[in-house]
Amino acid sequence: MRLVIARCSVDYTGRLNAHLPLATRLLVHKNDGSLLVHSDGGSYKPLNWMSPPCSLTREDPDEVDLEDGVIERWRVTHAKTGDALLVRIHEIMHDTAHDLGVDPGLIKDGVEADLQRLLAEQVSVVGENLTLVRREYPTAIGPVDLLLRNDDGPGTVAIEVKRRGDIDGVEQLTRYLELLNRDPLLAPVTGVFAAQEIKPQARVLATDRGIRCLTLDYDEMKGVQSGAPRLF
Amino acid sequence: MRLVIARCSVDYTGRLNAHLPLATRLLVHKNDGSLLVHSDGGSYKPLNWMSPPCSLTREDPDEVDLEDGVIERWRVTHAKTGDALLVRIHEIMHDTAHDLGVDPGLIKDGVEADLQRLLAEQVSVVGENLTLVRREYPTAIGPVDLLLRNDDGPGTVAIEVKRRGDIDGVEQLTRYLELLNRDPLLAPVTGVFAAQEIKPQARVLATDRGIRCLTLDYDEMKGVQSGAPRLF
DNA sequence: GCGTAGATTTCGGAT
DNA sequence: ATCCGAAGTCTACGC
Repeated sequence: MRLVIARCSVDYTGRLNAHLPLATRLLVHKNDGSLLVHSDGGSYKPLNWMSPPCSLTREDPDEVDLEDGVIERWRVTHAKTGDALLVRIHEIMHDTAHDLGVDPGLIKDGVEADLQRLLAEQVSVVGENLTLVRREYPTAIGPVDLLLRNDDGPGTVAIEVKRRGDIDGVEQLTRYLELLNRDPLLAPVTGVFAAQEIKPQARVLATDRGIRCLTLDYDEMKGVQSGAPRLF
Repeated sequence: MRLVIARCSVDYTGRLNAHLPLATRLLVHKNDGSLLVHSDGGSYKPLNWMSPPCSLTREDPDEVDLEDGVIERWRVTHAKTGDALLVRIHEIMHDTAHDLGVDPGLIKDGVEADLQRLLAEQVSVVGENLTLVRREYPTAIGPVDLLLRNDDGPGTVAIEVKRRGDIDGVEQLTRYLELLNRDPLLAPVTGVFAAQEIKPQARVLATDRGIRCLTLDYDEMKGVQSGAPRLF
């Protein structure tokens, strides 16, 4: 990894065109050839960048660049897509290289897959007298997150699990319900939209379509699952 | 901006929990308090991070940490959400600070707004004898990108413009069409799904619903708009 | 390898 | 301030 602090301007041509006027920025040139251009603010997203696989070539400035005070140009190109990033460097304040080695990577807990797993283990959260048929129940238009069977009679419950529930999730569940209700072995199929947080518009649309909304408490569900009841 | 290359482990607690085992990484501490943890690969997204507003506090390691070889801890917290990032530093290979100043920011060209503007100026691309009613035509469920009027008789055309057209865009347009067709002053309203690239599944769904798909060539439309015909 | 769904999405505009 | 949609989204997973 090479770290450069430089006064530079940047031009990107690819899926769109973008330009960064002359300013002092951090250039991170990673081992895989990728380049990040960061300012001293904003969030984790760089101002501009090139994703791997790509390659960086150092160029001499042309006459126009020389008049502008450019001392060096970096051209970073993605061979396949034709995307190109051109960095015109006017001054280098810092330039160091470091060997970082391979990273073991991130371990996550609490994403949608975890919510789905916990809810599958605790179907009583959805309602009484329900039994899990299966997770990721396959249909022609994609898998239904959870399918439950009514113990007391005919009928099935299809659940769409989201971390954040918005209108798209309701649309998705609606498509599943329409399809599943054509199956006489499953019908009548009712829908439950389960999420840690449900947007108002999504709630309105779901209710309008007879879909029940269920807000999930991940920490509580995780506590139950771990076998550590709150009484102790 | 402070740049640190360090052997460290990282734990994040917030919207989810995440852990990074001990390895050598780049730590970027920006002027706004935010912290990025980068490896020497991957893409522009850091392995872990904390977004502003947040603040970094240096802590002394506890006894367990000392046994593990931790020389220093950084705790980065987001006061409002309670998100917290804890970096356990075992060794610092590099540590420099730099004054970058404020960045003038990125100038973009070729995003959805540009497509929409160009199509509004070139409605003949959609079909003959059509006139623009307005861009961002307001409805109760959100604005329709473009609304056109049929010059030869009754009827309206509603257009959804996307850079990349996938199934969500078709759903969105379908909702608009359903609503607009209830208005006797507009009905019958037909739909056009216009995008630089239309995914096969989206095309199938649109066609099934009687929505016409239109692939847009941004460069060509830009050329026409600039008044520089290709003959010269 | 392609395509789709999720993301600690981030970012910008409009209400 | 909040909500909502776009993004050069990136990334993991299923086919």
